[in-house]
Amino acid sequence: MKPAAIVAREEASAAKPAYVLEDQVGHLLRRAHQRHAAIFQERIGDAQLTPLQFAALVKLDDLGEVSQNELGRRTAMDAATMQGVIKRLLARGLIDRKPDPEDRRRVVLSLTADGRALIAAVMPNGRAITDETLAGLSDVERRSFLSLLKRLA
Amino acid sequence: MKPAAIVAREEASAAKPAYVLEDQVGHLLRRAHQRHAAIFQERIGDAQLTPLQFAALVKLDDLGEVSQNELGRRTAMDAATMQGVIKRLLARGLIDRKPDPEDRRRVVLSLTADGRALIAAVMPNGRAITDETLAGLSDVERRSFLSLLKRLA
DNA sequence: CCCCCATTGTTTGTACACAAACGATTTTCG
DNA sequence: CGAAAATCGTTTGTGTACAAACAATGGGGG
Repeated sequence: MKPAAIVAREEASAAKPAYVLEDQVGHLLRRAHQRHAAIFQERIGDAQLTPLQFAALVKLDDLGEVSQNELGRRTAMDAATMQGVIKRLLARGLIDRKPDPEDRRRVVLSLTADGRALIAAVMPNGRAITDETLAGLSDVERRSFLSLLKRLA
Repeated sequence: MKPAAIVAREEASAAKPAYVLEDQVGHLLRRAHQRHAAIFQERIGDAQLTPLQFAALVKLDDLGEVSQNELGRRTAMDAATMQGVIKRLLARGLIDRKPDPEDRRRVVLSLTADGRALIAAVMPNGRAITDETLAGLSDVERRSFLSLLKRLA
C-alpha cells in the first residue's frame, strides 16, 4: 500500500494534469518581453526614449515621410497607441507633422534634425540591446530562435 | 556618373548598415506577445478574464494560500500591477483575502468556490490557446522554441 | 452624380507595467 | 536590546495596448 502522501500527490496530478504556468508560451513571451524592456531602458542611453518611440523613429528614418496610420502599421501599433507615442515625440521636437496636401485626412510625419541626430546616436545601443537580450544563446541558437519567433509573430 | 538617386541610396545603406526593425528580438517578442494576447482574449471563454488574471488564478489554484507579494513573484508581476489584478478578481468574487495572523503586514489570498469553478472551466481553453499560439510549428520546433525562450526569460 | 463604404485621425475607458515614494511591520545584527 | 535594514502592501505618475465610438474626408458603384 502506498503512503497517503503519494496517493494524494497522484490524485492531484490526475485531477490537474499539469498546467504548468511557467511552461506556457504566453507566460514565457511576457517574461522575455519584460526582460528585453528592462535591458532596453538600461542601455538605450536616453532615459526618456521607450522601445515604441525608438521603433517609430527608426521606421521614420527608413521611410522619410509617412502618414500616422501607415507608420503605425509598419511598427505594429494601433491608431490609439500611436497618439501617445507621436504626442511625446512631437513634444520633444524629434518629429515634424504637417497636413498632407493630397489627402486632407492625413498628417505627414518626418524626423527633425534633432530626431535624426538622436536616432543616429542611439542606434548602436539598439544593436547592443538586441545582443544582450540574446546573450546566453549561441549564434546557431540565435538564428534558430529568431526564425521560429518570426513565424509566431 | 551614377544618377543621384542611386548615390543617395548607396550612401544611405553605407551610413546605416541595416538596422531592420522587423528582425530585432524586441520587436518580434512584442508582436508575438500581442498575437498571443489576441488569441487569449478570443478563446479563453470569459470576456472579462485577462492573461494576468488567469495566471494569478492558476497559481492560486496550485498554491492554495499565498501572500499578495509572493503570488506576484510566482506570476512575474510587480507589486503595483498586482494591486489592480487582485482588485478586479476580488470584485468578481473569484478570490478571498484575509489578514495573516502571523505577519500583520501580509494578506493571505485564496480562491473562492467561484474562482475554483472558473479556473476548472477555462483551463482547457488555456491549453487550446497555447496550442493555437504555437500553430505553425512542428512538435520538434515547439520544443526547441520553448526551450530557447525559457532561457531568454 | 450621389450615396455607401472605407480610411484617417481622435477620444474615452479599461487593463497591464514599472519607477518611486510612503507608512507599517518584521527581521537582523551590532 | 535597539537601531538599521528589509519586506509588505499602497498610491501616484507615466507609458504601452486595444476596443469602441466619433467626425471628417476620400473612393467607388449604381
